[in-house]
This record gives sequence, C-alpha cells and structure tokens, in this order.
Amino acid sequence: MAAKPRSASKRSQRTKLPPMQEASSEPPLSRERIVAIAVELLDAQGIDGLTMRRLADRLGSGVMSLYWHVDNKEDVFDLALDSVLEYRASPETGESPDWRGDVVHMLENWRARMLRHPWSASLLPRRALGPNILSRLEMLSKTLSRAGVADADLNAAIWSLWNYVMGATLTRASFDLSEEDRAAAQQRLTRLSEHYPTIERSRLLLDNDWDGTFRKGLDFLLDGLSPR
Amino acid sequence: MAAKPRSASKRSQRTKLPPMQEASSEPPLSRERIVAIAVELLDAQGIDGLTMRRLADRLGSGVMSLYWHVDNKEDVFDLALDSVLEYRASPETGESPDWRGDVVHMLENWRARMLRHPWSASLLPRRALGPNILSRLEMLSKTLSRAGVADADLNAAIWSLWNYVMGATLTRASFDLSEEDRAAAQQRLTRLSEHYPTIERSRLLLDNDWDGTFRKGLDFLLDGLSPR
DNA sequence: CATCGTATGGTACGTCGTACTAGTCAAGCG
DNA sequence: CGCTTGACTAGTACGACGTACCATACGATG
Repeated sequence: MAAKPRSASKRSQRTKLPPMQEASSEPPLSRERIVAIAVELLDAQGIDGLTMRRLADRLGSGVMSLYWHVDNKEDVFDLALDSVLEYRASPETGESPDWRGDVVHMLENWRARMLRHPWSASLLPRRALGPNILSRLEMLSKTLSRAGVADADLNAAIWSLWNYVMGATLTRASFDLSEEDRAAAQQRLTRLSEHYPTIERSRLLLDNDWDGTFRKGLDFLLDGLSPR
Repeated sequence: MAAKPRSASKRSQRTKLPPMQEASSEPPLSRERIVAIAVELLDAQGIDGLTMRRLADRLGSGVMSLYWHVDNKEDVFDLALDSVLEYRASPETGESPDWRGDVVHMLENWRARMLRHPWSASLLPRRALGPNILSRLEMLSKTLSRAGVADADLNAAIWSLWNYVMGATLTRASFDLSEEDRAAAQQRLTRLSEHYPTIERSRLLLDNDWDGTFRKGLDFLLDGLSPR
C-alpha cells in the first residue's frame, strides 16, 4: 500500500561543473555515462547481461558508486530504454500534406531503433512511458487528427498503430535469434506439419521478409483507418 | 556455438501408473502439478514471484526434486505460458460463413486469456511458439484463406493480426497496474500537458474503455484486410 | 538377494541486488 | 589556517536466487 516514493535520486543537479578534467584517467561517473555503458552492455550481452557489477567494471568504478547516480537497477533499465527511443521529427512534419507518409516514416523509424537494440522491445511493455515515447504519441495524434480522423476514432486509431508496431517489433526481435534456433524451429515445424498444414504450406514461420511484411500490414491498417 | 540439446527432460513416459495412492498426503510430483502451481504463483505474485524454492514449498517437495520433471526454470516458464493459451475452436468454426466473426472470436478469446494472467503477455515475446499458439495461427490462416485473402497477402495478414493482438494485450497488461500508479501517471501527464497538448486533450492515457478500443482497432484492421 | 530405473531432496557454490558504513576530497567559512 | 559540510566513491556483508553434485529410497525385475 505504501506509495513508492519513486525518488528522483539524490544526484547533484550539476549546477556548476568546474572545468577541472583529469587528463587520462576515467572521467567521473555521471548518469549519462552510466546509461551509455548500460546500453552497450545490453546490446552486447542481452537483457541478462546487464548486472550492476559488470556495469561498474566497465565504468572503472565500484559497484556501490552507481547507486549515487541511480536509484536501482530498474532505474537503469528505464533510462536505457528511453535513451534509445529518441525521436526528432523533421520540422516540416507538422505541415506536410502527406500525412500517411509522415506516419509511416515515424513508425518505421521507431521500429528500426528498437530493432537495433532488441532488448528494448521486450523491456518496453513493462516500463512507464518516458518522454520520448510520449512525444511520438503526440506526433501521431497530431498527424492523424490533421488527416481528418474523427475525434471519436482518434484514440482507437492511435492505439491501433501503437499496438501494431509494438507487436511487430517484439515478434521480430524475439524471432530473429540464432541460426541454430532457426534451424531447430524449421525442423520442429515440418515434424508437426500434419497438425498445422496451412501455416506450413504458406511458410509462415520461415518468411524472412520482415520489413516488407511490416510495411504491408501497416498499409492494411492505414487503409482501414483512413477517413472515408 | 554448441547446440543446446533442448533435452526433452528425463521424466518418465508414464507408461503405467500404478493405482497406489497415498491417502491424505501430497500427491506425487508431476509435470502437470508443477505447471499448475507455477501458474498460481505467477498469477498471485507476478513474474518475479516465481522462484524454484517457492514452487517447491507450495508443492510440499524439495527444490531439487523439481528438476527431475523439468529442465530448468525457463522450462517452467514455457510450460506455464503454453498451458494458459489453450484454445478449443468450436467445431463449426471451419464452416461458418461468418469468417470475420470467427476471427474476432478467437482473437478476443486469446486476449482475454492472456489478460487473465497478465504475466503471460510480457512472457510470450521471449518464448518459443508452443503448440497452442501454433494451432491458433493455423486457425487464423485457414479462416483468412477461406475468406478470400490472396495467398500473397496471407502471411502479412496473419502477422498483422498477431501483432495487433500482441501489442494490445501487452499494453493493456502493463498499463493496468495499481491505483497509485494510475494516479501518478495522471498527475505527471497534466504537469507535462504543455509538451503533449494533443494527447492530453484526447485523454489518450486515461481512456479506460480497453475492450471497446481493442474491438474498434481490430475492426479497422479487418476493414483494411478484407478482400475488395 | 542383487541390480536397476525412477524419483526425491540436502548441501553447497557462485552470482545477484543492494543496505550499511566508512572513506576521500573540494568548497565555504570562522 | 583549521573545521564543517556536502558531493561522491567504495568495501563489506546479507539474504535470495538457480542449480550442480551427490546420497538416498523404493518398486520392479532378474
């Protein structure tokens, strides 16, 4: 019951940072450096590869020093995730007549960023919405509204697109494992082909054209969304 | 590089089970009992609430006894997940003229089942496809094909629906947290309303009609998918 | 009786997140 | 100058985890 304080960690506000820099040794710890290395670790070793000890090692610091800058490990995950989802909309996005192109561009960028850091896909659903995610939703909302989607349909439209991108990215990130896994999957499927004749025939699980499939499905959805 | 054997665990094939039952004490361990209790634990305590020690406690057994029936903890997750996604298609599903109704029914059942066990949503993307998932995909495939979706579009159509359901369920499962979280989110959003005017205005994050939104988005998608 | 496959569980190891505590160092102040 | 204070670093230690290894028990079979 007790409300978690979700404390904003007690690190300094960095009001002034004196120009003193130690020449060759490690730079001082900072939230930014911690997050950057955390992302590196996650990219290289996956979600279980990130441990506070390893993180400290890479940073050349003691483990407990991290906790000055960061509340706990969950905090590291949150920060790493949001840092990966940055989005700078091109300035003319607000005005372009090609709303559909704008939407597709943003969503494909979103997907691409997450796939570049596959751990982010499986992390996102468990985390709060960071500022970068919110600003993407804001952009979606504005664009769709401008395109003429009825107010009553707007939220459903946004969520549909969000859901689609989430699902597609998650699926892609988890399917695209190793060669051995892929081989094992194929073998298992053909062994079971009697039970699943239709998906076996259409080679559903072996289709490698992820990008094309993503785009095609997105077009289906946008077709359905377009104001008539 | 070494291929994980993914060993089919060494538990007995249960060719004969002798009728000897110990009257009042614990029934013997079995894969089924382990999975059932694991699901109970996951439902009650969430994903981190499942530990091998707790599982053994609830089963009245020693921790290491579990490992006779189960390869490791990952195996428990896989089994628990698949056990939750069972689907018995009604027999007439293959023939009904209302293909759209059939699809909606199956997908809503899928979503409902996952929401009844919210951990399953965040687990699924990281796991292999169990038989119950495959049979749902098979049903989808057959129905869409019968409905006239072109072969070239079939896989994209299936994945679109899959992606949509995955995304929607994951989002719903992770958003629907506690009261305090909901309150905190609302507060945070209004504080930031200057940055996100559109989604603030449409109350995107406060909309509670999950079921309706799901259905509406699904209709959008099916509109786009329907053969013209 | 001896042997063997099935099944159980105790002990112990290495790893994890992090609470607690003590330390260093620079800036500010008398 | 010495003293205090606050920002920051880090060692030690604790409890919990997954599970390898090993010893055991029991019914069936020889």
